[in-house]
Amino acid sequence: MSDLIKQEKTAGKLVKLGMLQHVSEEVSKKHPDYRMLFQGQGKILLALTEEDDLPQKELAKRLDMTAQSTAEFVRKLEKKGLVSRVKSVSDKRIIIVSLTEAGRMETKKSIQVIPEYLKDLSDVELDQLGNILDKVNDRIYEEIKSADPTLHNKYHQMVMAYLLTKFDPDDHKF
Amino acid sequence: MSDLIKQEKTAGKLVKLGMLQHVSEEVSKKHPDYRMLFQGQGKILLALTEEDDLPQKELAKRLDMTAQSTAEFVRKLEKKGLVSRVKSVSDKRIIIVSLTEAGRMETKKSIQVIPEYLKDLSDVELDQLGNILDKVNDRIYEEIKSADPTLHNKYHQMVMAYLLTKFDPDDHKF
DNA sequence: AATATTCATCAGGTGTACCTGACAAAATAG
DNA sequence: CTATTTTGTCAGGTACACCTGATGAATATT
Repeated sequence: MSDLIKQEKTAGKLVKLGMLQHVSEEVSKKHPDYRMLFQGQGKILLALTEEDDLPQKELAKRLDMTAQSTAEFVRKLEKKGLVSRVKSVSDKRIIIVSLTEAGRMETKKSIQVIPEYLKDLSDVELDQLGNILDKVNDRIYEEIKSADPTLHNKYHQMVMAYLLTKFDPDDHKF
Repeated sequence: MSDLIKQEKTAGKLVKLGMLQHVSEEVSKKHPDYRMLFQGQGKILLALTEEDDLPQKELAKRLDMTAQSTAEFVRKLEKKGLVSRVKSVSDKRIIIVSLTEAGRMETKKSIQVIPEYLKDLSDVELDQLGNILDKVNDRIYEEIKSADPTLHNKYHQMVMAYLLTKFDPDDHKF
Protein backbone atom coordinates (compact mmCIF):
# COMPACT_ATOMS: atom_id res chain seq x y z
CA MET A 1 0.00 0.00 0.00
CA SER A 2 1.47 3.30 -1.03
CA ASP A 3 2.01 6.06 1.45
CA LEU A 4 -0.58 8.23 -0.15
CA ILE A 5 -3.33 5.67 0.04
CA LYS A 6 -2.35 4.88 3.58
CA GLN A 7 -2.55 8.55 4.41
CA GLU A 8 -6.00 8.77 2.96
CA LYS A 9 -7.21 5.71 4.78
CA THR A 10 -5.91 7.08 8.02
CA ALA A 11 -7.48 10.43 7.30
CA GLY A 12 -10.73 8.60 6.83
CA LYS A 13 -10.36 7.06 10.22
CA LEU A 14 -9.81 10.46 11.72
CA VAL A 15 -12.97 11.72 10.11
CA LYS A 16 -14.68 8.65 11.42
CA LEU A 17 -13.43 9.46 14.87
CA GLY A 18 -14.93 12.90 14.57
CA MET A 19 -18.25 11.55 13.42
CA LEU A 20 -18.37 8.91 16.09
CA GLN A 21 -17.56 11.42 18.77
CA HIS A 22 -20.37 13.53 17.47
CA VAL A 23 -22.90 10.72 17.44
CA SER A 24 -21.73 9.53 20.81
CA GLU A 25 -22.23 12.95 22.29
CA GLU A 26 -25.66 13.17 20.75
CA VAL A 27 -26.73 9.74 21.93
CA SER A 28 -25.59 10.28 25.48
CA LYS A 29 -26.98 13.77 25.80
CA LYS A 30 -24.15 14.71 28.11
CA HIS A 31 -22.94 18.08 26.98
CA PRO A 32 -23.54 20.04 23.88
CA ASP A 33 -20.29 18.81 22.43
CA TYR A 34 -16.82 19.95 23.34
CA ARG A 35 -16.50 21.75 20.05
CA MET A 36 -18.96 24.26 21.37
CA LEU A 37 -16.01 25.37 23.47
CA PHE A 38 -14.85 27.41 20.51
CA GLN A 39 -17.93 29.48 19.98
CA GLY A 40 -20.02 32.01 21.73
CA GLN A 41 -20.46 31.26 25.37
CA GLY A 42 -17.94 28.46 25.22
CA LYS A 43 -15.24 30.81 24.05
CA ILE A 44 -15.74 32.93 27.10
CA LEU A 45 -15.53 30.01 29.46
CA LEU A 46 -12.34 28.98 27.73
CA ALA A 47 -10.81 32.42 28.09
CA LEU A 48 -11.70 32.56 31.74
CA THR A 49 -10.16 29.17 32.27
CA GLU A 50 -6.95 30.56 30.92
CA GLU A 51 -7.23 33.68 33.05
CA ASP A 52 -10.03 34.40 35.45
CA ASP A 53 -11.56 37.69 36.61
CA LEU A 54 -11.24 39.52 33.34
CA PRO A 55 -12.91 42.79 32.44
CA GLN A 56 -15.58 42.28 29.86
CA LYS A 57 -13.75 44.50 27.45
CA GLU A 58 -10.59 42.44 27.77
CA LEU A 59 -12.59 39.33 27.01
CA ALA A 60 -13.89 40.94 23.87
CA LYS A 61 -10.39 41.85 22.78
CA ARG A 62 -8.99 38.40 23.42
CA LEU A 63 -11.83 36.70 21.67
CA ASP A 64 -11.97 39.05 18.71
CA MET A 65 -15.58 39.85 19.30
CA THR A 66 -17.53 43.05 19.63
CA ALA A 67 -18.23 44.27 23.12
CA GLN A 68 -21.91 43.74 22.46
CA SER A 69 -21.60 40.09 21.56
CA THR A 70 -19.38 39.56 24.54
CA ALA A 71 -21.88 41.23 26.83
CA GLU A 72 -24.62 39.04 25.42
CA PHE A 73 -22.75 35.81 26.03
CA VAL A 74 -21.62 36.86 29.47
CA ARG A 75 -25.21 37.59 30.40
CA LYS A 76 -26.33 34.22 29.18
CA LEU A 77 -23.60 32.52 31.14
CA GLU A 78 -24.56 34.49 34.20
CA LYS A 79 -28.13 33.31 33.83
CA LYS A 80 -26.84 29.75 33.76
CA GLY A 81 -24.80 30.45 36.85
CA LEU A 82 -21.48 29.77 35.17
CA VAL A 83 -19.96 33.22 35.57
CA SER A 84 -20.40 36.21 37.82
CA ARG A 85 -20.42 39.86 36.80
CA VAL A 86 -19.07 42.29 39.35
CA LYS A 87 -18.56 46.01 38.91
CA SER A 88 -15.00 47.06 39.53
CA VAL A 89 -14.53 49.41 42.48
CA SER A 90 -11.61 51.31 41.02
CA ASP A 91 -13.36 51.94 37.73
CA LYS A 92 -17.11 51.77 37.88
CA ARG A 93 -17.54 51.44 34.15
CA ILE A 94 -15.84 48.12 33.99
CA ILE A 95 -17.34 44.76 34.80
CA ILE A 96 -15.20 41.93 36.00
CA VAL A 97 -16.28 38.54 34.74
CA SER A 98 -15.32 35.53 36.82
CA LEU A 99 -15.94 31.82 36.67
CA THR A 100 -18.18 30.40 39.33
CA GLU A 101 -17.48 26.94 40.68
CA ALA A 102 -20.11 25.59 38.32
CA GLY A 103 -18.43 27.36 35.45
CA ARG A 104 -15.08 25.90 36.34
CA MET A 105 -16.50 22.41 36.44
CA GLU A 106 -18.21 22.95 33.14
CA THR A 107 -14.98 23.47 31.25
CA LYS A 108 -13.37 20.54 32.95
CA LYS A 109 -16.18 18.25 31.97
CA SER A 110 -15.65 18.79 28.29
CA ILE A 111 -12.18 17.41 28.54
CA GLN A 112 -12.79 14.66 31.04
CA VAL A 113 -15.23 12.80 28.88
CA ILE A 114 -12.76 11.81 26.28
CA PRO A 115 -10.48 9.47 28.23
CA GLU A 116 -13.27 6.90 28.05
CA TYR A 117 -12.36 6.36 24.46
CA LEU A 118 -8.83 5.45 25.35
CA LYS A 119 -9.44 2.74 27.89
CA ASP A 120 -8.91 -0.07 25.44
CA LEU A 121 -5.45 1.11 24.52
CA SER A 122 -2.34 -0.49 25.92
CA ASP A 123 0.50 1.43 27.40
CA VAL A 124 2.48 1.05 24.23
CA GLU A 125 -0.37 2.21 22.10
CA LEU A 126 -0.91 5.25 24.26
CA ASP A 127 2.73 6.15 23.79
CA GLN A 128 2.49 5.66 20.08
CA LEU A 129 -0.66 7.70 19.83
CA GLY A 130 0.81 10.41 21.99
CA ASN A 131 3.87 10.73 19.78
CA ILE A 132 1.84 10.69 16.64
CA LEU A 133 -0.58 13.30 17.88
CA ASP A 134 2.36 15.49 18.81
CA LYS A 135 3.63 15.26 15.28
CA VAL A 136 0.25 15.87 13.74
CA ASN A 137 -0.43 18.77 16.05
CA ASP A 138 2.93 20.31 15.27
CA ARG A 139 2.13 20.02 11.62
CA ILE A 140 -1.13 21.83 12.07
CA TYR A 141 0.60 24.50 14.12
CA GLU A 142 2.87 25.11 11.18
CA GLU A 143 0.02 25.25 8.76
CA ILE A 144 -1.69 27.81 10.90
CA LYS A 145 1.43 29.87 11.18
CA SER A 146 2.10 29.79 7.49
CA ALA A 147 -1.44 30.95 6.86
CA ASP A 148 -1.22 33.72 9.46
CA PRO A 149 2.46 34.20 10.31
CA THR A 150 1.94 36.81 12.98
CA LEU A 151 -1.20 35.23 14.32
CA HIS A 152 -3.17 38.41 14.17
CA ASN A 153 -6.26 36.83 15.49
CA LYS A 154 -6.12 37.26 19.24
CA TYR A 155 -8.50 34.43 19.77
CA HIS A 156 -6.31 32.04 17.89
CA GLN A 157 -3.35 33.25 19.87
CA MET A 158 -5.30 32.51 22.98
CA VAL A 159 -6.26 29.04 21.92
CA MET A 160 -2.63 28.33 21.19
CA ALA A 161 -1.54 29.59 24.54
CA TYR A 162 -4.26 27.61 26.19
CA LEU A 163 -3.28 24.44 24.44
CA LEU A 164 0.28 24.94 25.48
CA THR A 165 -0.23 25.56 29.14
CA LYS A 166 -2.90 22.93 29.32
CA PHE A 167 -1.35 20.10 27.44
CA ASP A 168 2.34 20.75 26.88
CA PRO A 169 3.62 22.48 29.96
CA ASP A 170 7.23 21.75 29.00
CA ASP A 171 7.00 22.58 25.37
CA HIS A 172 7.62 26.22 24.58
CA LYS A 173 7.30 26.43 20.87
CA PHE A 174 4.78 29.19 21.29
CA MET B 1 3.71 7.27 34.41
CA SER B 2 0.54 5.46 35.31
CA ASP B 3 -1.89 4.35 32.69
CA LEU B 4 -4.52 6.74 33.88
CA ILE B 5 -2.35 9.79 33.65
CA LYS B 6 -1.12 8.65 30.29
CA GLN B 7 -4.70 8.29 29.17
CA GLU B 8 -5.50 11.77 30.29
CA LYS B 9 -2.48 13.25 28.61
CA THR B 10 -3.38 11.53 25.40
CA ALA B 11 -6.95 12.67 25.72
CA GLY B 12 -5.62 16.18 26.05
CA LYS B 13 -3.73 15.74 22.83
CA LEU B 14 -6.89 14.63 21.13
CA VAL B 15 -8.69 17.71 22.36
CA LYS B 16 -5.75 19.72 21.15
CA LEU B 17 -6.09 18.11 17.76
CA GLY B 18 -9.69 19.16 17.67
CA MET B 19 -8.87 22.71 18.62
CA LEU B 20 -6.05 22.98 16.15
CA GLN B 21 -8.19 21.63 13.37
CA HIS B 22 -10.75 24.23 14.25
CA VAL B 23 -8.31 27.10 14.27
CA SER B 24 -6.67 25.84 11.12
CA GLU B 25 -9.97 25.75 9.34
CA GLU B 26 -10.78 29.23 10.53
CA VAL B 27 -7.43 30.66 9.53
CA SER B 28 -7.48 29.17 6.08
CA LYS B 29 -11.08 29.90 5.31
CA LYS B 30 -11.28 26.81 3.14
CA HIS B 31 -14.48 25.06 4.01
CA PRO B 32 -16.98 25.71 6.69
CA ASP B 33 -15.53 22.89 8.71
CA TYR B 34 -16.23 19.23 8.23
CA ARG B 35 -18.32 19.14 11.36
CA MET B 36 -20.94 21.08 9.50
CA LEU B 37 -21.49 17.78 7.70
CA PHE B 38 -23.58 16.66 10.62
CA GLN B 39 -26.07 19.47 10.70
CA GLY B 40 -28.66 21.09 8.56
CA GLN B 41 -27.70 21.27 4.95
CA GLY B 42 -24.63 19.15 5.53
CA LYS B 43 -26.72 16.28 6.81
CA ILE B 44 -28.66 16.23 3.60
CA LEU B 45 -25.57 16.18 1.46
CA LEU B 46 -24.28 13.32 3.58
CA ALA B 47 -27.49 11.34 3.16
CA LEU B 48 -27.46 11.87 -0.56
CA THR B 49 -23.87 10.74 -0.74
CA GLU B 50 -24.95 7.50 0.84
CA GLU B 51 -27.92 7.19 -1.48
CA ASP B 52 -28.80 9.63 -4.17
CA ASP B 53 -32.15 10.62 -5.69
CA LEU B 54 -34.17 10.36 -2.54
CA PRO B 55 -37.69 11.67 -2.01
CA GLN B 56 -37.68 14.64 0.33
CA LYS B 57 -39.84 12.75 2.76
CA GLU B 58 -37.40 9.86 2.87
CA LEU B 59 -34.62 12.30 3.62
CA ALA B 60 -36.59 13.68 6.51
CA LYS B 61 -37.16 10.20 7.88
CA ARG B 62 -33.53 9.19 7.60
CA LEU B 63 -32.31 12.39 9.17
CA ASP B 64 -34.87 12.49 11.95
CA MET B 65 -36.09 15.89 10.95
CA THR B 66 -39.47 17.38 10.20
CA ALA B 67 -40.50 17.58 6.59
CA GLN B 68 -40.46 21.36 6.91
CA SER B 69 -36.88 21.60 8.05
CA THR B 70 -35.86 19.20 5.36
CA ALA B 71 -37.63 21.25 2.74
CA GLU B 72 -35.91 24.36 3.99
CA PHE B 73 -32.43 22.88 3.79
CA VAL B 74 -33.08 21.32 0.43
CA ARG B 75 -34.18 24.68 -0.92
CA LYS B 76 -31.06 26.33 0.40
CA LEU B 77 -28.91 23.66 -1.16
CA GLU B 78 -30.74 24.08 -4.42
CA LYS B 79 -30.04 27.79 -4.36
CA LYS B 80 -26.36 26.97 -3.93
CA GLY B 81 -26.58 24.59 -6.84
CA LEU B 82 -25.62 21.55 -4.79
CA VAL B 83 -28.82 19.56 -5.23
CA SER B 84 -31.68 19.41 -7.71
CA ARG B 85 -35.35 19.06 -6.90
CA VAL B 86 -37.43 17.18 -9.44
CA LYS B 87 -41.07 16.25 -9.19
CA SER B 88 -41.63 12.53 -9.49
CA VAL B 89 -43.66 11.47 -12.51
CA SER B 90 -45.30 8.49 -10.90
CA ASP B 91 -46.44 10.44 -7.86
CA LYS B 92 -46.69 14.14 -8.40
CA ARG B 93 -46.73 14.96 -4.69
CA ILE B 94 -43.22 13.76 -4.13
CA ILE B 95 -40.02 15.58 -4.90
CA ILE B 96 -36.87 13.71 -5.69
CA VAL B 97 -33.72 15.33 -4.36
CA SER B 98 -30.47 14.58 -6.15
CA LEU B 99 -26.89 15.70 -5.85
CA THR B 100 -25.54 17.83 -8.62
CA GLU B 101 -21.93 17.47 -9.67
CA ALA B 102 -21.08 20.45 -7.50
CA GLY B 103 -22.83 18.83 -4.59
CA ARG B 104 -20.91 15.62 -5.05
CA MET B 105 -17.63 17.48 -5.07
CA GLU B 106 -18.62 19.41 -1.98
CA THR B 107 -18.89 16.32 0.18
CA LYS B 108 -15.63 14.97 -1.13
CA LYS B 109 -13.80 18.14 -0.25
CA SER B 110 -14.56 17.86 3.42
CA ILE B 111 -12.70 14.60 3.60
CA GLN B 112 -9.85 15.37 1.25
CA VAL B 113 -8.47 18.23 3.29
CA ILE B 114 -7.36 16.18 6.21
CA PRO B 115 -4.54 14.13 4.72
CA GLU B 116 -2.43 17.28 4.87
CA TYR B 117 -2.11 16.75 8.56
CA LEU B 118 -0.67 13.32 8.06
CA LYS B 119 2.16 14.11 5.70
CA ASP B 120 4.78 14.16 8.38
CA LEU B 121 4.01 10.66 9.51
CA SER B 122 6.13 7.71 8.51
CA ASP B 123 4.73 4.54 7.13
CA VAL B 124 5.12 2.86 10.48
CA GLU B 125 3.39 5.67 12.27
CA LEU B 126 0.52 5.62 9.83
CA ASP B 127 0.06 1.93 10.54
CA GLN B 128 0.19 2.51 14.26
CA LEU B 129 -2.25 5.37 14.08
CA GLY B 130 -4.56 3.37 11.86
CA ASN B 131 -4.67 0.50 14.29
CA ILE B 132 -5.16 2.73 17.24
CA LEU B 133 -7.95 4.66 15.59
CA ASP B 134 -9.65 1.39 14.77
CA LYS B 135 -9.57 0.45 18.41
CA VAL B 136 -10.74 3.82 19.59
CA ASN B 137 -13.48 3.92 17.02
CA ASP B 138 -14.65 0.47 17.98
CA ARG B 139 -14.77 1.56 21.57
CA ILE B 140 -16.94 4.51 20.69
CA TYR B 141 -19.18 2.27 18.61
CA GLU B 142 -19.74 0.20 21.68
CA GLU B 143 -20.46 3.18 23.82
CA ILE B 144 -23.03 4.36 21.34
CA LYS B 145 -24.64 0.96 21.19
CA SER B 146 -24.79 0.61 24.93
CA ALA B 147 -26.46 4.00 25.13
CA ASP B 148 -28.92 3.20 22.36
CA PRO B 149 -28.87 -0.57 21.82
CA THR B 150 -31.22 -0.63 18.89
CA LEU B 151 -29.96 2.59 17.42
CA HIS B 152 -33.39 4.09 17.15
CA ASN B 153 -32.13 7.28 15.68
CA LYS B 154 -32.23 6.80 11.93
CA TYR B 155 -29.69 9.51 11.41
CA HIS B 156 -27.19 7.80 13.63
CA GLN B 157 -27.82 4.56 11.85
CA MET B 158 -27.10 6.36 8.65
CA VAL B 159 -23.88 7.87 9.87
CA MET B 160 -22.76 4.45 10.96
CA ALA B 161 -23.57 2.94 7.62
CA TYR B 162 -21.84 5.78 5.88
CA LEU B 163 -18.73 5.37 7.95
CA LEU B 164 -18.68 1.70 7.17
CA THR B 165 -19.05 1.84 3.45
CA LYS B 166 -16.74 4.79 3.25
CA PHE B 167 -13.92 3.80 5.47
CA ASP B 168 -14.16 0.11 6.32
CA PRO B 169 -15.43 -1.63 3.25
CA ASP B 170 -14.32 -5.02 4.55
CA ASP B 171 -15.46 -4.63 8.10
CA HIS B 172 -19.01 -5.73 8.68
CA LYS B 173 -19.60 -5.11 12.32
CA PHE B 174 -22.62 -3.00 11.47
C1' DA C 1 -67.64 9.90 -6.04
C1' DA C 2 -66.63 11.09 -1.28
C1' DT C 3 -63.33 10.57 2.29
C1' DA C 4 -59.03 9.93 4.23
C1' DT C 5 -54.21 9.85 3.93
C1' DT C 6 -49.71 11.46 2.24
C1' DC C 7 -46.28 14.98 0.76
C1' DA C 8 -44.95 19.36 0.49
C1' DT C 9 -45.36 24.25 1.32
C1' DC C 10 -46.54 28.70 3.74
C1' DA C 11 -46.41 31.27 7.82
C1' DG C 12 -44.51 32.06 12.01
C1' DG C 13 -41.53 30.90 16.13
C1' DT C 14 -37.38 29.64 19.12
C1' DG C 15 -32.47 29.62 20.22
C1' DT C 16 -27.65 30.58 19.21
C1' DA C 17 -23.85 33.17 17.23
C1' DC C 18 -22.64 37.08 15.53
C1' DC C 19 -22.83 42.37 13.85
C1' DT C 20 -23.78 47.66 13.45
C1' DG C 21 -25.48 52.04 15.31
C1' DA C 22 -26.85 55.03 19.02
C1' DC C 23 -26.23 56.46 23.56
C1' DA C 24 -25.28 57.05 28.64
C1' DA C 25 -22.22 56.83 32.68
C1' DA C 26 -17.80 57.08 34.29
C1' DA C 27 -12.91 58.23 33.88
C1' DT C 28 -9.17 60.95 31.96
C1' DA C 29 -6.98 64.93 29.52
C1' DG C 30 -6.62 69.61 28.47
C1' DC D 1 -14.14 72.22 34.60
C1' DT D 2 -15.33 71.14 30.17
C1' DA D 3 -14.13 67.90 26.28
C1' DT D 4 -12.91 63.53 24.96
C1' DT D 5 -12.22 58.77 25.44
C1' DT D 6 -13.50 54.34 27.44
C1' DT D 7 -16.80 50.71 28.89
C1' DG D 8 -20.98 49.00 28.69
C1' DT D 9 -26.02 48.78 27.34
C1' DC D 10 -30.15 49.08 24.34
C1' DA D 11 -32.23 48.35 20.06
C1' DG D 12 -32.37 46.10 16.01
C1' DG D 13 -30.45 42.98 12.30
C1' DT D 14 -28.55 38.77 9.76
C1' DA D 15 -27.86 33.89 9.23
C1' DC D 16 -28.47 29.20 10.49
C1' DA D 17 -30.66 25.07 12.56
C1' DC D 18 -34.47 23.60 14.07
C1' DC D 19 -39.88 23.28 15.39
C1' DT D 20 -45.33 23.58 15.30
C1' DG D 21 -49.66 24.54 12.96
C1' DA D 22 -52.51 25.25 8.91
C1' DT D 23 -53.43 24.32 4.18
C1' DG D 24 -53.44 22.71 -0.60
C1' DA D 25 -52.78 19.21 -3.93
C1' DA D 26 -52.20 14.51 -5.30
C1' DT D 27 -53.01 9.69 -4.35
C1' DA D 28 -55.26 5.85 -1.97
C1' DT D 29 -59.33 3.82 0.31
C1' DT D 30 -64.08 2.70 0.64
